[in-house]
Amino acid sequence: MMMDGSATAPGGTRTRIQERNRARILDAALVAFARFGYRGARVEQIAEAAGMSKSNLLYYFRSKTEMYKAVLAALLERWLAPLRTLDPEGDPRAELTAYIEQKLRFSAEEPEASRLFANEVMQGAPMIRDVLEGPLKELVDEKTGVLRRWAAEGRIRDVDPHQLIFLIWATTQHYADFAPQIAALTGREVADPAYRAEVLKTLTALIFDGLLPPA
Amino acid sequence: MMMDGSATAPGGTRTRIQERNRARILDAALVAFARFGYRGARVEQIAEAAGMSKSNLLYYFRSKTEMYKAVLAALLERWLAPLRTLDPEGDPRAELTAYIEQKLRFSAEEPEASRLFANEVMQGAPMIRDVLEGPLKELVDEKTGVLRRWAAEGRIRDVDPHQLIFLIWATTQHYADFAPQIAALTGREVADPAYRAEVLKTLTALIFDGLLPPA
DNA sequence: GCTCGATTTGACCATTTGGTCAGGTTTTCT
DNA sequence: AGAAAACCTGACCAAATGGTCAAATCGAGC
Repeated sequence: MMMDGSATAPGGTRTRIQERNRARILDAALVAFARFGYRGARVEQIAEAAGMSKSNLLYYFRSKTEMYKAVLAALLERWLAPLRTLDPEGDPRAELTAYIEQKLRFSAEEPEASRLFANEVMQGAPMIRDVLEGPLKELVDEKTGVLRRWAAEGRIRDVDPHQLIFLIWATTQHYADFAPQIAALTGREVADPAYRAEVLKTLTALIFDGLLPPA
Repeated sequence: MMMDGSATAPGGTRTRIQERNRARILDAALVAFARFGYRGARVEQIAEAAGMSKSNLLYYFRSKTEMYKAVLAALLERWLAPLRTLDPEGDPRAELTAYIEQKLRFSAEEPEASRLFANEVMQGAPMIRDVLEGPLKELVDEKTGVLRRWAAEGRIRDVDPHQLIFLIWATTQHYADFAPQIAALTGREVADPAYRAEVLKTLTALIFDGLLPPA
């Protein structure tokens, strides 16, 4: 099979070996980038974690940057998928609860992905700014529209929909990004499904019913 | 005056020049560490930002690690100071609003400090684990006690106090850590006091009154 | 079992990085 | 003024890092 010298087949075709090794690399790279950031991650270390030599890794990805971009691209879709499922026709409370639950599960099951995303944005989102300003903004604009409609129909209170979304993002992400702090303070782990269920319950209670006692 | 060879006087005494240069270094280091993490930050770059040679910087801080620890130590107190002000005798709504406002202001005025703290915790809090498990835990235990008492007295609903605190931390910190994303999606800046006021209002409305319309 | 491209390796390289050191300059104290 | 200590610099170093390359090895189709 003709290859262009790199393992990134432009034709789209990909060997079984390539499939396997690229996946291994992306997994290892995600962990490393999430932990140390782009600059702090070491190529050799990623190679070792992926079970291959540095040279071989660089056969699959021409450079550290290319690898980083690939990791981010693979991550982005998973990160914003949950928001897509927010159904304008559904019940606000049920829809938002389902959304929060998805985000919480993502934080628990892919904490590295969550952290890497945070890391990238914290650095000014140099690699994904166009995604934030393009596809993400469009999606968010659409969903804030839904929230506004719900408010207009009197089904939820009239709060700034952006901020409601940010609150959900912030809190759910917090359980991935600040896991060590949460563990130190509560002794609980987000990885524990029981804890996650408690969090979901408390979170939805707070968001929907508020903190003040019923009048 | 006797010095021990390093600029870190163990006796505690410190020259005017030392005062000034250490401050410059810590400022520059905070920005660098916040942006690139410990590993990613470059000593030479910090020195340049602080307006001195790398050699001179290393005259004030023996190593990158020592510098990092100093930055963290200076940061920690400011980070958790607001929680101390939560007054058990006060009105829950007023107290929590004041607390949220302080955290929000911190995010806006010292976004680098906020990001560095996030970065450190995301990496497993290798340098400040003892602080999290010691002083921070004690403080949080005390304040969760206050929240529990308020709940017992029927002044607020009975929600897990830890999670209430996490929600406040997460949302307020979000405005510093994810500033680029917020700017991309809303066009607003947390640095803008007007926006901050809006955020505070929406946030407290959500937390206290909830999202559901009054029955 | 041969062939040719895909895969893998190890030696190698230029650059960067954290850190040292000997010596020079400035400040401070008497 | 002058000595001692504080402050600063530039040259230098060893280790680490991202990346290259020629050559060896593997594997699927004939």
